[in-house]
Amino acid sequence: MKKFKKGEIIQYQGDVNTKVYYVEAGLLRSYTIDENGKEHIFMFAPEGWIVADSLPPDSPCELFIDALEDSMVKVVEKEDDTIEHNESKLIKRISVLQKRIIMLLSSSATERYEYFLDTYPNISQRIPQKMIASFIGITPQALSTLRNEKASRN
Amino acid sequence: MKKFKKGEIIQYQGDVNTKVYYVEAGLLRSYTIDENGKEHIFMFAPEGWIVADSLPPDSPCELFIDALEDSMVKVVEKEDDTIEHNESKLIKRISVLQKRIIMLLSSSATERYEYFLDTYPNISQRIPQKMIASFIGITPQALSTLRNEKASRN
DNA sequence: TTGATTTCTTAATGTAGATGAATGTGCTAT
DNA sequence: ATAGCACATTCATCTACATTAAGAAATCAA
Repeated sequence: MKKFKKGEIIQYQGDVNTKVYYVEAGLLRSYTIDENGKEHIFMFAPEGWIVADSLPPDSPCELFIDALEDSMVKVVEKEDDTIEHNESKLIKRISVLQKRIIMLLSSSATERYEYFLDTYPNISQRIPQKMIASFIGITPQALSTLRNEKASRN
Repeated sequence: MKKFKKGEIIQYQGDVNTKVYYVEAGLLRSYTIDENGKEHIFMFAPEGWIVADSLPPDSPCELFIDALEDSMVKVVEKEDDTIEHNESKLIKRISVLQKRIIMLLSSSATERYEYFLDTYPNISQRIPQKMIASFIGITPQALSTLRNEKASRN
């Protein structure tokens, strides 16, 4: 069990032999940085979630992982990991990714925002909005106006 | 081993107890249809590829699967399947999906088109362009103009 | 072959969301 | 307290891509 301070980077893009991270308390996220320096958040991992860069062994990883809050994390070597490398877990993970791809292909920013709220019901208060924007693939400004419209529809 | 005629639908959205399909010859695809009746292609599966709607058992599936060419397919029950449900295969699949999500979040239509050509090097001649457009998440018209620009840059 | 469908292209117009800049609102740290 | 900084909001402008429409080309069916 390891402690990570808010802001600490746990894994860098390009690292090899990456681990599997079980979040016991706190909040992690995984993300990439594109050639323009822009961050794109791949997933959030609050308490009870698992993060890992799922990759064939020995390939350099694509994702950064950092702590958005002070966190308690169980760090497990992929080979030693019996849970993550468990078929039904992996299949569930695939089905989540499948759903996200279909969202990105077919849904508007507003729908993707709703989808975010569904997927992570209680973390929208814990992270800056710009990160929500990054997760759903729009700018913070666009998210801001979108939320206004949503609020004024009531 | 089963034969499917071009155009034949192999699996419907909402089906349960879906199978794993090993494509020996021909070409399959998986896709959804959204509430506006628009198709969104999730993946193509030429010879040597595998298609399946990866889902927790007993949940209704999200994807249609059909044959884009006359095809020879090995159809395997998920429980009986030792290859698809093999960790390293599943992890490789996850890494492909991960890459696709990052593409969709961060790349322009042109870049996504290049990515399609990379991922499926030899099938762009075998399918209508509107399907490529659907895979990369743009309209056929946009793809048409994008290809013009690309061609005239040489 | 021929017509009928489907697909592709081109062009005009519309729009969601990006970009950039200005302003406001916290925090955090001295 | 106040300076500094990250974050949020608003607004004006811009742009990538959607939409609509209409004609050309390719494919299919009889």
